[in-house]
Amino acid sequence: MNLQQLFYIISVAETRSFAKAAVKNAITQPSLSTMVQKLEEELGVKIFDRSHQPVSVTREGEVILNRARSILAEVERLYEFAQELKGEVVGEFHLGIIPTLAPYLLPLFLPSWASKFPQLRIFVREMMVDEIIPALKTNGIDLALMATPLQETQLSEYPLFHESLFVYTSPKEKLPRKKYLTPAEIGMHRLWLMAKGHCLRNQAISLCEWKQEVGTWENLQFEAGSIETLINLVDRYEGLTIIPQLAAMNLSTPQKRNLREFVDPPPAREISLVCLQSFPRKKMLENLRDEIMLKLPIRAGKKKRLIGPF
Amino acid sequence: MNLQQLFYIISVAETRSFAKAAVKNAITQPSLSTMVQKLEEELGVKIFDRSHQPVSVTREGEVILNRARSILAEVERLYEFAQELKGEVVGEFHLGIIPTLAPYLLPLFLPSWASKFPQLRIFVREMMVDEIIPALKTNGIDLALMATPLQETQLSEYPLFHESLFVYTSPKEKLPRKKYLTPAEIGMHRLWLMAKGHCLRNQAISLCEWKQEVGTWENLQFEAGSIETLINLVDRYEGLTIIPQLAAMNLSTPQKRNLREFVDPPPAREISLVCLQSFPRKKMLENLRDEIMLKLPIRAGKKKRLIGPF
DNA sequence: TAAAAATACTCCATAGGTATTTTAT
DNA sequence: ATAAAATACCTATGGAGTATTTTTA
Repeated sequence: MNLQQLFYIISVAETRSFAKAAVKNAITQPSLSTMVQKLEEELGVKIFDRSHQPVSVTREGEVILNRARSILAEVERLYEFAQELKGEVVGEFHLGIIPTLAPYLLPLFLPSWASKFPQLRIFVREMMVDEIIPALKTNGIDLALMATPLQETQLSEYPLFHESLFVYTSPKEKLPRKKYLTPAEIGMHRLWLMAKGHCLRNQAISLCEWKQEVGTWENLQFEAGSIETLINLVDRYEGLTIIPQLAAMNLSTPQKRNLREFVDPPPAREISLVCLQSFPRKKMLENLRDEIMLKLPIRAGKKKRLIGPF
Repeated sequence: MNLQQLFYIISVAETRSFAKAAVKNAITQPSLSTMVQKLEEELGVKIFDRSHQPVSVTREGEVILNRARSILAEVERLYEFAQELKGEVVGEFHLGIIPTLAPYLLPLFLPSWASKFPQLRIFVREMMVDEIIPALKTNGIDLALMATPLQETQLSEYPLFHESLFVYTSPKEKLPRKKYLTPAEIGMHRLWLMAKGHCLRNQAISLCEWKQEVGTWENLQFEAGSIETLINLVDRYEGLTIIPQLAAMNLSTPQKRNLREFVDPPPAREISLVCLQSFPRKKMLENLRDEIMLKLPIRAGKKKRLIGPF
């Protein structure tokens, strides 16, 4: 078996024609036919049914083709990594990011970072924690931006910053007039939450955990898909919500008046770059980390009380 | 690039010697040296440091070698699948099974099934749900025996049987004398549970869900790692526990007197074979399913109330 | 100086080409 | 009748061998 043979069978399966596949691979039809036959003979499996036009893939052939595609994808990655090791960044790069971070963090670093690697096709996807972890493990994505620590032995975390959490409240809401609030002081008010699966939801719940004991769960209602939604809900229907620092910094000036801080040390979540321990594009990772740190408007400041990630 | 080159660099990395690697691959040292050089030249990456004895792998080489190993593993799988398609079952087969099923189900089918495929190296591992799902997705295991349905789009489920749940109680425990019990009737007694992560734990909790409302959570104590432990706890310290049908059938005759049934329709959990949708060894799967069905002492009988899987 | 890897060259196996026949619509 | 795949045969690239030199310890 050799790699060409695998390319050939995939082309034949795609074009359903030996002649067209031959053109695609820049060889002649008889050469391609014999190569495919040799592979079928070696494996003892008929990959194609030639008894009808156009040729079709047999049931067994489908299995072989799946393996072949997987092998060639790995080969492609090997070439990409080799180029990357030489400093030429090429191929594809898949980044996962949690939805409560994406709209505020991505615009800061993504354009300038992407322009550094014009040869690299960058894919960014908003994903929730439960999607990110399996995607990392199956190489569905290369890297993730999310709340940590995860306690996943297969994954490596590269902490970037600690993002404080703030209360965003409707002006109609009657909160104590002092600057700093305790979690207890917000517990009696309607709390708007992100939908299930968003780590910010659990971080907010954890922050007000005492409520479970008091049994006032019934005032946790509605589930938002984005922080924008949370803010709009508060603006329109009163109540309050918990938003992270980057979202808070993104508010309009009038909206910023609705922000209230927690007591010292402020609660915060740790945001990290996460990848498989065996992730080979380490230079890329360092480059991305540097880029984010450079553009980030949050400096490592005073001590914070870390919660989460959930 | 070709597959031989990948074999060669792996041998060199293993033996830390071009000469020894050449012997291992049944070619001459100069041939192997030139092949490795050609690969390094094509990739533009120095894989080995020859300036010291013995030769060592460079930092970049490690990345390439990891990809190479992964590619060759895939190639190995392609050959195995090809042989399997011809009916010759070879290679490795990894089966995951939940711990509350393993001790009762495995002895029924495993020896007879394994003896059918003397060429196949079979690995069985007890795993909890949270380990099984990522392992299936990353091809860490081929197949899993577990409670279903999972609502995982990437996975296919092949239901085998519905396993009823029973109450196992200490004779000292004062339960109503009638044959069939309702969940409510067991709620006032001490309930022994499996440790967190075992789906049987959640199935038992779900079965007695009303308890959460009444707030008698405090009588859920201790966490067992196996059903054997649960039974021993009940035998020695009173209280009761929920055990599945196969475990119940495995009890000694005096212990069977401690079994109590739930009211009709009896609660049950669905047990299935689970694999990736793209799993190619479908014949193997069917063979295993047939083997289990043949040896299983549970027949598809009257209607049951399915719970779980969690 | 002895062991190991690199270089120079030679050979032949096989991937691929050309001409033609066979098969399917 | 015609398009497509298979067969037969030929060519030439490159994988592997032999002899020798260079390098490392």
